[in-house]
Amino acid sequence: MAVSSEDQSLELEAVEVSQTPIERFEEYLLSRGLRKTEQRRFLVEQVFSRHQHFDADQLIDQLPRKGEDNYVSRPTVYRTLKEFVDAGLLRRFELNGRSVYEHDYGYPEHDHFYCVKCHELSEFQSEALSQLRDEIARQHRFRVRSHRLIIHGVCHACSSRKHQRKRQDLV
Amino acid sequence: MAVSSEDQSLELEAVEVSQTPIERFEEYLLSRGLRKTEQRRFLVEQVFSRHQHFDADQLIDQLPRKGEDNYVSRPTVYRTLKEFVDAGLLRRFELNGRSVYEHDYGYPEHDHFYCVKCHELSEFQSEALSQLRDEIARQHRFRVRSHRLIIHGVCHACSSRKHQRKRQDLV
DNA sequence: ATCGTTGCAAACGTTTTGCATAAGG
DNA sequence: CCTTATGCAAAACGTTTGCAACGAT
Repeated sequence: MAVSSEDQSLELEAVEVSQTPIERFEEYLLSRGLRKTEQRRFLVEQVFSRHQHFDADQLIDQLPRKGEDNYVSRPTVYRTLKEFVDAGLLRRFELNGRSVYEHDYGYPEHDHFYCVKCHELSEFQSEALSQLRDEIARQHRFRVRSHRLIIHGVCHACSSRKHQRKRQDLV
Repeated sequence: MAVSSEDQSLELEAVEVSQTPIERFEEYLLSRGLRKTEQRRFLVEQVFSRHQHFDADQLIDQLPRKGEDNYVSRPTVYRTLKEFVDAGLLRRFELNGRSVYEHDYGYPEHDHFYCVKCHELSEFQSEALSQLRDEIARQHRFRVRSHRLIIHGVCHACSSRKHQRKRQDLV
């Protein structure tokens, strides 16, 4: 099952960054002696053309098909996604047995609601949460690198919708 | 990669429950018109014989092999794990691309540290965290069903160990 | 006798790999 | 020219399914 593709970028403020994702990726390639290829160039561009959560299949669906210009094979997509994560451009997490990616570079720390009705992921930010996490970690002498919090439940849209249907069901 | 099998039960207080997991599972079977089979009986017993996180492979490894008494096939293990989740005995989450299970029934709500060095999962409880979660959800009019928080980083044991090695490396 | 359950084998969906060819530096 | 990157095909991985035989009620 795929996660929703709806754009999520409107709610959160961008973090200040000195480079574009493309520039940062080029620097990463340079620092590792890797090559600037047409496929990598095209994929950064595609991945950062809109801000949304996506999995490998959703990305591939939005790319040119075999035979068309700029075709990138499935293995190369997977290999490149891994590089994006290494380069700090993307962050990966797992949902319903598949890897989901989201923008990391230039994007603030945030967490997610996952609606079990419409399977929509939405984002929220909480400074209090980051502080609490750090405090808990300190108590346990755990050195935090990152965290992943997903709150499962029913989003507002779906709970409204459900109430309507319930009223109708009574007729 | 498998998650660690070290016992995690010592830190958290058990929640009061009126039935054993076995009783609760039998009730679940009855309520759905499902049957009490030898395989199911044996698997509840195995799964609740020690408190730890485990994945399907780790469970299967601790079970009798084909040809031995009480052998349970791999598909049946998977089917039964799903029933345990349905019955509220286990909770499932995903880590490094595989499903990990933990005791749910009679066990308090908690969250996890995941050490990226030793790949050990450890548990912690925070009432403040639950409250904050509920408050955030209320603000977003999101109806919480559950949540999953994993804090990634380096556990105390590993950061001590790492320092030692670093000192030696300087020699 | 009925109908849920099991084990087997095979399929599944996602991701990874080996390898020959292509192409960046 | 050297080495990394790519595409293809196939494998690998964890998990699920169809089905015939089995067994609980």
